[in-house]
Amino acid sequence: MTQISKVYDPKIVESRWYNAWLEGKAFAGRRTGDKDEAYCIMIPPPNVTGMLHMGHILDNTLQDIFIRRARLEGKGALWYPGTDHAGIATQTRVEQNLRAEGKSKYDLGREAFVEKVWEFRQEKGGIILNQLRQLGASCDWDRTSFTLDPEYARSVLSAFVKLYERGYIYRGKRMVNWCPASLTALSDEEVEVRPQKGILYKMRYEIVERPGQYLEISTTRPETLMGDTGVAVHPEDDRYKDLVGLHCWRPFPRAKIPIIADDYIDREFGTGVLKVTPAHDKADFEIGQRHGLPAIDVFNPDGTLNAHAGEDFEGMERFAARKVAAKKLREMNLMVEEEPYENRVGFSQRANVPVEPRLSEQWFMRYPKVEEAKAAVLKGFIKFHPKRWENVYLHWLNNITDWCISRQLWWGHRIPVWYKKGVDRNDAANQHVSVDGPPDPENWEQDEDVLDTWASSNLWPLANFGWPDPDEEEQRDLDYFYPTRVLVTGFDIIFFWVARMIMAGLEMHGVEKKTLTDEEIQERIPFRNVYIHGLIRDDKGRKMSKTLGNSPDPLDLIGKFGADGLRFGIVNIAPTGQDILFSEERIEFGRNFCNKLWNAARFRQVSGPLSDNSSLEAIAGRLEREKFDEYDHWILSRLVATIEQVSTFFNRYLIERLPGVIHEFFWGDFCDWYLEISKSKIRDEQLRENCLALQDLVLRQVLLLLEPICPHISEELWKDLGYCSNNSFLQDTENPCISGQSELRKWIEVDGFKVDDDAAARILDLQDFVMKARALKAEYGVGNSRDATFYFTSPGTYRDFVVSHNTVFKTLAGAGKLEEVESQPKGTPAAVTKLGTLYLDLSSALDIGAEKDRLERELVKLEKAVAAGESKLGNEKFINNAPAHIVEGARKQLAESNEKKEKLTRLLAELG
RNA sequence: GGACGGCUAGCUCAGUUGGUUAGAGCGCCUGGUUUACACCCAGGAGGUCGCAGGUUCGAGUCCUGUGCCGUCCA
Repeated sequence: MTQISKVYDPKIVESRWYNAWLEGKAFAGRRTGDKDEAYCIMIPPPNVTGMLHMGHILDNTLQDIFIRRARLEGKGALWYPGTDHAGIATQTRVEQNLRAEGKSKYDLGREAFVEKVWEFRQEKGGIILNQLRQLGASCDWDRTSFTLDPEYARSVLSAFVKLYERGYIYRGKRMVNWCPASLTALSDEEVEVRPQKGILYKMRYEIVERPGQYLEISTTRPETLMGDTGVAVHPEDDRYKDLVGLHCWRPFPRAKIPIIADDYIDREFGTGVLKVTPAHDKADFEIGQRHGLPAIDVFNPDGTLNAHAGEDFEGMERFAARKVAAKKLREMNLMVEEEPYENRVGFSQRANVPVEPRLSEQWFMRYPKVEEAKAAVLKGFIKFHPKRWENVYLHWLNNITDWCISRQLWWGHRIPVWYKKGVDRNDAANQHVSVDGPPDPENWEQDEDVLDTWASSNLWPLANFGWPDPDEEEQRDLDYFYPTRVLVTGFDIIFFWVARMIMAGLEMHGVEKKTLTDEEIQERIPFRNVYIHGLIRDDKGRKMSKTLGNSPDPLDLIGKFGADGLRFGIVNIAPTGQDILFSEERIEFGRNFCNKLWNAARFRQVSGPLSDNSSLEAIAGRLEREKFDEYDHWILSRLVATIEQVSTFFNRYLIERLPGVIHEFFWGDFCDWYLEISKSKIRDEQLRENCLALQDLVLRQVLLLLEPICPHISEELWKDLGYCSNNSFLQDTENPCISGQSELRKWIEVDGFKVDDDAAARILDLQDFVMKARALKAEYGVGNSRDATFYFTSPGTYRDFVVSHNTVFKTLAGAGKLEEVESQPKGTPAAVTKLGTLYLDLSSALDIGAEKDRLERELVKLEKAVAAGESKLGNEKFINNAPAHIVEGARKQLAESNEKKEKLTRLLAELG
């Protein structure tokens, strides 16, 4: 066995074990047992050319915890990795690179450009997956998938064709969100509405039929007035009733436009008159449709104005045009008022520019199986953790509108629709829709657009298992692993991805059906649980961003704290509630814990030679149960309770609670108390072996509980402390005994032996006794002495207990002597405890004033407790209504407090 | 405007079906090269649980109202 070093150095340990796991195929997905044992997680595929950020760290640490725990439990575990082609993001980056060379994608042409993106992907792609390896992610890398892999792409196109044939996909000219920077349509979900400071302009249009009379109109967007084809008022607005049916003059380009009445108009807003620009506003478009107004598009795709806007504006950028339009109105004396105004403007999430509502020809999808998707959650077939996110999901489903799925990009899945050359594309008779294209391609041209990336990633759980044409092996995987067990992701993509995946699964998995039974829903859903975690922000609650520079490089953090330290730390600060405030200091918790674990193992190593640790049976066989004392019972009782808690937290998806509960037991109970006590036991021939066997048992179980969170250090110590047999990995342990406390009890509680769970109460008394002694020492400046002399009086029932724990007391309190006395020795400060009164021997004289102060402070606390107890017990209703054990507890508490109070009072009296 | 979440120690958060004197980590103060660990040990200070009512023998916990902060949706 190797000598364990003084400070844990994760660097060597982590890379060594990760490579060993890869070599040993430890992460290979496995089908074991029946379908109930299947535990599959599909990774939310990161952008293929993305870099690891803190969000990935959290998301993937959580997945790794789930999957490693599943392996320990012997489940058929598979964590399926892969990446997403990320249409806009990737294309934009390649275009930027080209621009740096003074070129555009049009210079290259479509084919060469796509080639270029593939090159970029070859070069940058997969970096993020390598970074995940440094985190310790136990994905089955041999299966790594990419949404543009040929097989995956076929799945995507097949889904399109099926949905088209089933009538869910159609082509139409509609208002869409247009991104003038990326030059593509976006879905509603990709638009982020932000408050924006602007100006509310009040301008006036002259009424054609009544020269000299004007209609005042409010607008925030004068640059679109060239596209106005009407002016609308509310039909019941008395101010304007008589004008409906007349016309007014659009100032430039000068034209007569009708004044119409429409219910949509908000009479309270501005002047109650709306300029109607059907080509540039969703609501205006609908009004235009109702009243037969033409739509004049005055913008170019890139957000500059076109010829329809008139010579003065042609080629001008939209926000410059706004200023010029306003200026023109002023010059024409048509501007009435300009006031600051905050309105809400849609921004393109990706390109960070305001989107332009724009009329264009696009492909849309009516969502399939919406009712079933709701039912899947309402009936509990899919559970969100925490549950409250179900509201967000259901609310979105209750309000969905059709999805614009075409994107004017070149990087992605090209829409599998061909149009007969030279004829009307919109006539379905001239369209060919198939995965492989028409048999006579020379007569057809393929649709230029590609699909929204989410329209391909929504098939992730199906396509990765070869849907719709799985080979034999894929079919077995599909049958076994689908539906997957849990999806781990952030709340920000509940509708982008989670909801769409559910609907895709319901529609696509299995034969075509109009409606589904509950049984069918349960078979078709892509996952059974959705674990939602928060977003990582900086310590001030700001979003992490490159521009703010508040986003640490995860690899630096791994270097600083170790992958295990980072994992333990980040999970610990990730409340399932909302956002996570990140700071490096909070990760130190994890690093420190790993170091503590390391040193506890080191202590075990120097305490005595390792005996047979190779199996649970061997360790249990080494226990000398007849020698068990309070601490042995207590630490085992605490151990099984901790196992139970960990198990409960896993079952309830409360992952963030795991580090805390393991920390509390391991550091607070085992290291601070049990190991300290061991220091006296291991010097005793009679007690050493049993004590070491218990240490071995506890360490073994702690490593098993911890492994999902901190796999590397666990594996290292597993080996160093001799728990592994036949060179197997920790994950392959027989009898891990982690699923609940009863499992482990079976090994300990043999031949009539029982762990005494009541020992805990006695240990708490003893701990209080020790801590009072330490406090006395600290108070009197001898806190660091290891051989202080204490006296005690304990006339009651606890006397023998104290006497029998003399050695332990000395070890824990740092005392050389603990002697029983009849009464308080002169000049000794005292502390009252349940077990008895302690006196600290001071060779010098006692500072009476200080001692009085201290005792009085203590007395005040006790008086409060006594008063509370008395009033409670004096209340007849309490006695009658409260459960017996509560009343009994209160009685005991009061008696104890009274006794201590009396003793303190006496001590104070003696001080004079 | 609608929905959800939060408000507990200086900071970040726990706090089970209401039940004994409200906890942890970090930070702060005091003292420590105690043969596992200074990434450590011991001790200490620090809280009218956002506010106001109510239910109850008993409320951080349940109910009603309300304030502030945040997020999503319109």
